[in-house]
Amino acid sequence: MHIIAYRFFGEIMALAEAILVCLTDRPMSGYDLAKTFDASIGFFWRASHQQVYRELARLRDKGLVESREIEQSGRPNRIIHTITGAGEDIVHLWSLKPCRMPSVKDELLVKLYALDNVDIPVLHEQLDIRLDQHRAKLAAYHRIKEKFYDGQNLTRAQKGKLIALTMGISNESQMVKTLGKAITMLGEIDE
Amino acid sequence: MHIIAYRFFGEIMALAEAILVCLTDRPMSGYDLAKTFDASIGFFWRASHQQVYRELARLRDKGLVESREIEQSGRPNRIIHTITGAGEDIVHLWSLKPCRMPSVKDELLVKLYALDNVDIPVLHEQLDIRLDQHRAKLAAYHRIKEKFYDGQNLTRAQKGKLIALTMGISNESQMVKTLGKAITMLGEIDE
DNA sequence: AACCACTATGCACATAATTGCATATAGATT
DNA sequence: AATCTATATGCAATTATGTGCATAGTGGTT
Repeated sequence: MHIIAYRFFGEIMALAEAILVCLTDRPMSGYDLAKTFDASIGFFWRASHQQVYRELARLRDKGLVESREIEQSGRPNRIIHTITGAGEDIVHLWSLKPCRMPSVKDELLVKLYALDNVDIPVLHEQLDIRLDQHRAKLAAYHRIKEKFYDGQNLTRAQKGKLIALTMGISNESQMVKTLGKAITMLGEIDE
Repeated sequence: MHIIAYRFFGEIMALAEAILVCLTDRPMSGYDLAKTFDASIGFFWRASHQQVYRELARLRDKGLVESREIEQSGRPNRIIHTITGAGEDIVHLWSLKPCRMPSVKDELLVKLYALDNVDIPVLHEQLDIRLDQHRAKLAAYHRIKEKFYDGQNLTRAQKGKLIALTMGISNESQMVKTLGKAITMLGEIDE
């Protein structure tokens, strides 16, 4: 274990750790990482491809990843990033740090809160849209669960992802129920 | 109705609207608003007092609120902010705009996702802490519901706040259940 | 007497996130 | 022939958020 004080690298935000975590699985290009953030880990920590590339440059500067270019013809060269020992240490130290409560910012709930100053039929539509989005997410989670985590002999890493996914599924199906209720309550006002 | 194109003010973020929404209820000082963000509307859109003061200055510059100073002795003067007609128009136009999905960023879920690179006993503690936080939130929501929204003759504005609060209660109690399950699942790995 | 919490405002700096743009080619579709 | 999707990288500018600090009096606790 490489003994390096966490503070030497300054406070690192969780996007950095999320990237490092992905790279503990296998070395990846920024493009691969961006796709991972659109799919699996992005369910728990969202990031755009621009953010990923920028953060990779910082991680490289800090020596937490090593990058090497792979020649390609016909398309831009791939740059493969591998986590270093120092990077692994950072992940471990991060795991010991207390977690923050995720910050709540939901315009839809603000609109419900502000019902008297809002166009109700439009809000109704917006609630329907949100309901569809949660249903889509739920379906996506179910597909992934059945495809990757439904077997018997799961590794510890897989079990962790399964727990996170299970929480996601519970929360999304709860949102579907709750939004249904909210739409009903709003309908009763509308009449 | 003051006909003013929304774009004349540029894109306004939802913190601005959340503040304007609060001010449709009654004129308030920055201090009052900051307290409101620590309590009611802050359940759906979090903001620090510094953010509130900064945003109020912007709203004043744009003519969406009017501010007048109230002399006080012994403590700093209060500055009372009142929403203008233009401000009310902005709120209405905002209500017509589609809502974004709230962006997910939860370190705790990332740690579960990264279970293989994480200290499990520590994660266990972190899950327990999170569970307590959600229980506390749930209890606070229940207290507010019983205190303010349990009567029979609710205004439309109150009904909206009740719907939002009901969603908050559902989501928090779901989180409590789900975290309990996650802790159990993690315990089974630990053994 | 010292300390803390509450009232009341806000600046300055640093970090994070969003949006639009920019480049370049392959292969499939219309 | 033109458009669209996918691959693959990233900069620049703006907007948003977070952290630490600063001020200053009142009233209550240790």
